[in-house]
Order: sequence, then structure tokens, then C-alpha cells
Amino acid sequence: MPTERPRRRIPEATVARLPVYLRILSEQAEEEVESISSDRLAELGGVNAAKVRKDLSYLGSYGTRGVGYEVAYLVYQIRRELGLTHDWPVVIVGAGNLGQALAGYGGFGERGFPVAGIVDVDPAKVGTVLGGVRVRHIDELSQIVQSKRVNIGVVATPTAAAQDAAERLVRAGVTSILNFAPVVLSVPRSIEVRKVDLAVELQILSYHEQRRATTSTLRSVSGGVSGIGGGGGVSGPGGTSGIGGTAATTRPASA
Amino acid sequence: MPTERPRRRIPEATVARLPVYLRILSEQAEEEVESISSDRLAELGGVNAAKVRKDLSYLGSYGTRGVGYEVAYLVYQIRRELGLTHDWPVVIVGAGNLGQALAGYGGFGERGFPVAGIVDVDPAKVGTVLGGVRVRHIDELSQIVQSKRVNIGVVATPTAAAQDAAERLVRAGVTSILNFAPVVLSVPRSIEVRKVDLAVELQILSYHEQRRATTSTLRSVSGGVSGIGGGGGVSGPGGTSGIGGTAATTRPASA
DNA sequence: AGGCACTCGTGCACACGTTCACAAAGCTGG
DNA sequence: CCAGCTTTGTGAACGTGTGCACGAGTGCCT
Repeated sequence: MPTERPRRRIPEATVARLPVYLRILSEQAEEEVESISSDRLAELGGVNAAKVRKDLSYLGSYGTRGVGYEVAYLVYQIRRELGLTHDWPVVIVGAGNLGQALAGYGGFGERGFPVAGIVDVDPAKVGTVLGGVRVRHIDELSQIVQSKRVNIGVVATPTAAAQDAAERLVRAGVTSILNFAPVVLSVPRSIEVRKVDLAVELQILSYHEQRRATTSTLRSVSGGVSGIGGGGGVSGPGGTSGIGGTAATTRPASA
Repeated sequence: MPTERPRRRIPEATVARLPVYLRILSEQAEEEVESISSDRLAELGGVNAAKVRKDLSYLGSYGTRGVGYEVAYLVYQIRRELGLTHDWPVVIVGAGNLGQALAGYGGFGERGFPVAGIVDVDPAKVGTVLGGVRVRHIDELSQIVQSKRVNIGVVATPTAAAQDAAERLVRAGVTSILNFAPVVLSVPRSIEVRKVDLAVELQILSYHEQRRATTSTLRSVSGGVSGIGGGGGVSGPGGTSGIGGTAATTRPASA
């Protein structure tokens, strides 16, 4: 085996973009595209081509100069780096509004994150079935985590119960948490926590809207550039939302 | 009026943290806390105290040396800076699984983002009522946006329909988009887009899990520090998930 | 009134992330 | 086999974000 794994530390910013590249590459693979250039990948991902190359270079030198990257191989490498070569079962805590939506969504399993269990404190919810999984009582959490070898927990409880849910997950042996409750969870440093917070996202948008209104008296109602359906078909993106887990303000893909 | 608005540009990283400070401060206000130090706020927010002070300094010098910040006043200032002094109606595109959950959630309205409308392409869904709002046909989007003066649109469609939804929103006059579909939306530069993508978040966690397993053969199953329910009650956080829209690896709040 | 303890505000250095620019490497055609 | 075109991989410059350390106010206590 000639290709030794590079094992260098990959910058967080890059890690956050790899999933996006992966999705795009998978789509390309389905369309039987065999090779892709950093330029094209950058365009589809709404980022700078240099950034794409640098990001991919952290995986090793898997491109071919003058040609581009072999899609299938790159997909394989990214999947391996992201640890997507096998499934990661997740357990959802909270079978309320959100928990139900998450379980019913189904996209979890398809993408390699099968729902190994859903738990709730409310005995009334225990026993109901969501997305093919039966809701169990939260006291069974440890048992589920142990027996199904779950590493990732999802906190989908009301705000007030989130900290307790997190602590139970940690005690049960989970090492990564995806938190949907709008609170800062207090957990040991060794636990990886990521947060998804609607209110925060909306408030950030609000800031920009407010700023738009204040800064310059308002340049023109639709200060747009290259109206979207405008030019010639839907081809060249006029701009794009970019990658970064969240942020915007990425430069367009140079028509 | 002595306090002229600073009007300096606030760094994106800071903007992303302000909502968190705001939530914490609001909670403190409800508990009748009148004053708070950067240290305490940092602890509750899972960040560095210096960062808190620097962040708040962008709003102006609203603290009192030797004392701290007046909670109520700070809440007011942050709200003003984030543009939360008035409501921002939002329109949701897509009344499927996710759209329903979002509309039914209710938290939107409470937090100043009332749902001004929900639209869908599917005539079968039109007319049904979600969270008190009647689903309307997508062709009525422009009319809703115009009449209710909506600036923020939420894309809650299936992946394949997301780009079209975004374009319709832009044409209708929306200037900010919160996108739940796992695609990079192509919109004019002037439009602010933020993305919430479950799969990406899970894959980032997957990366860290995979890394945990590979890097050091595995240090000890629960490499934990200061087991959470351990020491003396739930008081001192052993570590915390930190703020940043997403990321982790924030230092603990120094017990 | 004076000293002391406390906490803000910020200059500075460092780390991280982004972008440019270009040499190296590969392919194609003659 | 060479010339020319394409595209990668990366050094270097730049910009943004973080954290320390400390001066500068402020309030409290004696």
C-alpha cells in the first residue's frame, strides 16, 4: 500500500468544509463526472479555488496537475478522513416536537448516522414509535449507549432540561454531543459539543438587516447584482452563500 | 443625549456571540441580577473574559470599572445593535416535515420573528394550518413578502427545490435567507445567507470521533476531567461548549 | 480623605484562516 | 521529443480573531 495516511492535523475551518465538498463530489459522481478541477469544485461550493486546493492538500496530494482530482478517489479520501467509512449510531434525547422531527426525518440513517434510540423522561411518550424507533425511558439511556456502542448524542429537549440531558449522555459514555437547545452546555473538556441554534442564526440575520437599514440610508431597495433569474439561464451563479458552517460574505465564483 | 451610537463595524465573530450574551443577560435579568462582571458572563457563556470585554466594547463603553455591567442596560444595547428592537417577520418556504416543525415550534414569534406566512408548491398542503398560520401557495409568496414587509426567508424545502425557493424569495424582495437544505444556494452577493445543516454538523463530530480513535490508540475510555456530576454539586463547570456559532474547544471557565 | 480591592477597556503579540501568485508537474499535439 | 497549455500544491503576505497583561477608573472601608 503506497498511500500512507498523512495523519496531519486538519484545521477546523477545513474540517467544516470537507462535508460540503463531499456532498458536491458525491453528486458529481452520480452524474458520472470522473474528474473535477479545484476551480469547478470551488464554483459549486461557493468558495475560493485556492482554498479548495489548500483544504484538499491536507488530505494528501491526491490531485493530478493539469487534470484535476479524480472524483471517486477524492470521495473515498474525504469519507475516510471524516470517519464516514462506517456508521455512527446516534441517540436522541427528547421526543418532543424537535425530537420527533429529527427521528422522522430519516436523513440521519441514509447519511451514516442511524438512530440507535430515542429517550424521554415523560412516561406518556415512552412506547410511541418515531421513524421506526420506539421511544424508551431516559433511564435506559446508558444501556442503549453501551449496547449499541453509541458515541454521538443529540440533545433535543426543552431548554431547561438540556444540561441534565447532556450530563446523562456524558455519564452514559457519549463523547460527542449535538445540541439543539439554546444553552451553553457545561461538560468535560474532552467532550466535543456542537450547537445548532435557530434563534442565534435569526438574530445574526437581524443584525445584518438592521445594519442594511442604518449604515447607508439604503442604497436602493434591491441593491442586487446580476438579478438571479436574469442573465442567461441559471448557469453562472451571481454569487453564492459559500461554505463555512455558517457565515456568508463569500466571494462569488467569478462568472 | 450623551450616548451617541458608535456605528463602528462589529466583527462577525462578535456578532455571532452577541445573541448568546443576550440570552444569558436576559436570564440574569429575570433573576433580578442587576449587575454582572465580564468574568461571570464569560463563565456562563463558556468563553474568555477578555473576549467578553472586547466584544462588549464594540457596542461602546457601557461597563463600570470596579463594578461590571448593568444587566438591563446591556440587554438594551445588545438588542438595539442586533436590530431586535422591533419584530422581523419571516416567511417559511416548504410545509413539509421541517416546515411544520418550525411553524409549530412557536419559539419564533416569542423571540421576535413571527411567522408571517408559510408557502408550499403542493396544492394538497395549501389551506392546512400550522402553528396558527395557514399554508398558502408559493405563487402568493411575493404578495406575502410585500404586504407583511418580510425581509427574512426560511428555506425548508427538500434539497432539490431549495435553489428555486431561494430564487423566488429573492425575487419577492427578501434580503436574508436561513437555509436548512444541504445545498449551497446561489444568490446575489447582496443577499445574506446562513445555513443550518445537520449532516455537516454530524460529520464534523464524526471527524473528531474518528480522530479520537486513531490519533492516540485511545487514552482511556472516558478521558474525562472532573466528571460532571462529580465534585460538589453542579456548581463549577468542568468545561463548556463555548459560544462560537458552532465550534467547541473553548477553555473552561476556571473553576 | 486616603488606600485598597476590583473590574473595565485596550494595546500588543500570537495563532489561525484566507488569498495571491508562481513554480512544478502532467497532458496533448505535432 | 519538445513546446505550450492546464491545473495542482504551496510559500508568503495579509487579514481576522484570540488572549494576555496592564493602565485607568470606580466603589468601599477605615
